[in-house]
Amino acid sequence: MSDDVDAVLAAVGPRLRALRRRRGVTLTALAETTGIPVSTLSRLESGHRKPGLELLLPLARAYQVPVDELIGAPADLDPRVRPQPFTRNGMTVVPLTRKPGGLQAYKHILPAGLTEGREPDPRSHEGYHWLYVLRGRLRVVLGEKDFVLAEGEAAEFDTHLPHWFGNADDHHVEFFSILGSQGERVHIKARFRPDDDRAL
Amino acid sequence: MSDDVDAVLAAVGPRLRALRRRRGVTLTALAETTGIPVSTLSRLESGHRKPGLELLLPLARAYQVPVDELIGAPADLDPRVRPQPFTRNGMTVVPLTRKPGGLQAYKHILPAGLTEGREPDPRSHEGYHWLYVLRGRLRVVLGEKDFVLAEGEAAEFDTHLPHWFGNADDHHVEFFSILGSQGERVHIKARFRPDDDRAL
DNA sequence: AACGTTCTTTGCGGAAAACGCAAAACGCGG
DNA sequence: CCGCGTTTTGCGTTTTCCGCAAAGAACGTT
Repeated sequence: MSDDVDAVLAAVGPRLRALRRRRGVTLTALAETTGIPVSTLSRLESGHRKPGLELLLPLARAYQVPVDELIGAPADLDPRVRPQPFTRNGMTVVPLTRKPGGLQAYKHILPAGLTEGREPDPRSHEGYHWLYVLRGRLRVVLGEKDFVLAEGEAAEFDTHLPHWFGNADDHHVEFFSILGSQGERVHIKARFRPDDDRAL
Repeated sequence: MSDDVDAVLAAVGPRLRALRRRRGVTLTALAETTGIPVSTLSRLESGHRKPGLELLLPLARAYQVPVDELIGAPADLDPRVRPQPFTRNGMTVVPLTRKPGGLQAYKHILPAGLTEGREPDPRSHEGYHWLYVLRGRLRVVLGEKDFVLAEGEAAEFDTHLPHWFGNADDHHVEFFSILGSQGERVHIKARFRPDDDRAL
C-alpha cells in the first residue's frame, strides 16, 4: 500500500539524477533553465529534499517529459472504469468517466416514488447536458417547460436553464446523462457552488 | 515561464476538489482510502498546502488517474525529440531518446584523430549495447578482442564486458548506439558510478 | 423554520523541512 | 600533483507542516 508510494518516492531522486546525466546536463546548467538553485537540485537528486510539484513541474518542462515519466510512477491503471456509485438526495449517481477533464458521463437511478409529492427544485449551472432514459419515465422540468421522457427517449439542453429531474410515476427511473464542456465546467450537485466550478 | 508553473500549481487544489465532488466522495472517506488526514486534504484542496508527491501519489491511486491528469499539467510535449548534444572527453554525444525508462538511443561523434595515441580505457557497466557505424571506421576494444567496424557494420554485446571506442584511423567517426534494458540500467559516462545506476 | 447529522474549515503550538549562501569535497583531465 | 568545473554539505533563519479538536457550514429531516 504505502510501501508502493514510498518506493516511488525514494526512487525519484536517483531517477532524476540518472536522467540528467544521460542528457549530459550539469546541475548548474539545469539550475539556470529551471530557476531552481543548485543546492536544491542536488538535495533533490540525492533524496534529501522532497520532490514537490514546484520542483517537478519546471523539471518536467526542462526535460520535455510528463511528470509521470519523471517520477516513474507505475502506470498500472485499470483501463476499465470501476464505478463508485454514490447517493445524492436519494438518487443514486454512478460516475462512468475517470478523467478530470472533458466529458463526464453518469448513470442516474431514481428509486420508485423518490420524488413523490416533492416540489420541483430546478437549479442551473454551467455546461451542456445530454440524457437518455434507460428505464421508467423521467419527469423533466426545464425552464418553463415540464415534460416526461419515456424509455428510449433523449433530450439535450444548455444547463444555464434551471432544470430538475423526477419520477414521472411511481416506478423507478434510470437514465444516462452526459455533461460537457461549456468552458470545461462541471456538473456536481444540485446546488451550484462557485468553487466547484473553478478548474474544470 | 514561471507563471505557467504557478498557474498549474494554483489550479491543483480546486481541480482536486472538483474531481472529488464529481466522484461523490467525502474528505473523510478519501482520508480513509489514502491514509491522508482530513485536515491535510482540506488544506490541499483549498490551496493552503503544497501538493507534494507524498500526497499526489496516493490520490492518483485512489482516483485511478495518472498524476499528470490529476494536476492538469498542459500536455504540450513536442512529439519530436529535440536533441541536445553534449561533449564528453572530446566525443560528441547526441541523446535521441527522451523517456527516462526503456531503451536509450544515441548518436556518437568522434572527431578526426580524437583518440590518436591514447590508451584504450575499457569500462564496464550494466546493460546491453547495440551499435551501427554511420561514418568512418570505429575501433572497438571489447574484453580481450580489439577490432574495427567499417561503415554500415554493426555490433552487439553485453556491457558487462569492459569496452572502449576509438577512431580506427585519422578520420572522424559517427555511430549510433542503442542501450538497453538489462534490469533497466543505464549507460551514462565512461566510468561506472554506483548511483547513476540505481533507478534506471 | 429549527434541528441534528455529516462534512469541512481553521487556530494552535511544537516539530520538521526549506532556504540561500559559501565553504568544503569531489572528479577529472592536464 | 595541480587546477577547474561540478557537486555536496553545514549553518542559522524562515517557512511550512502536523494532528488535534473546536468551530463553522451544508444538507436532509422533522
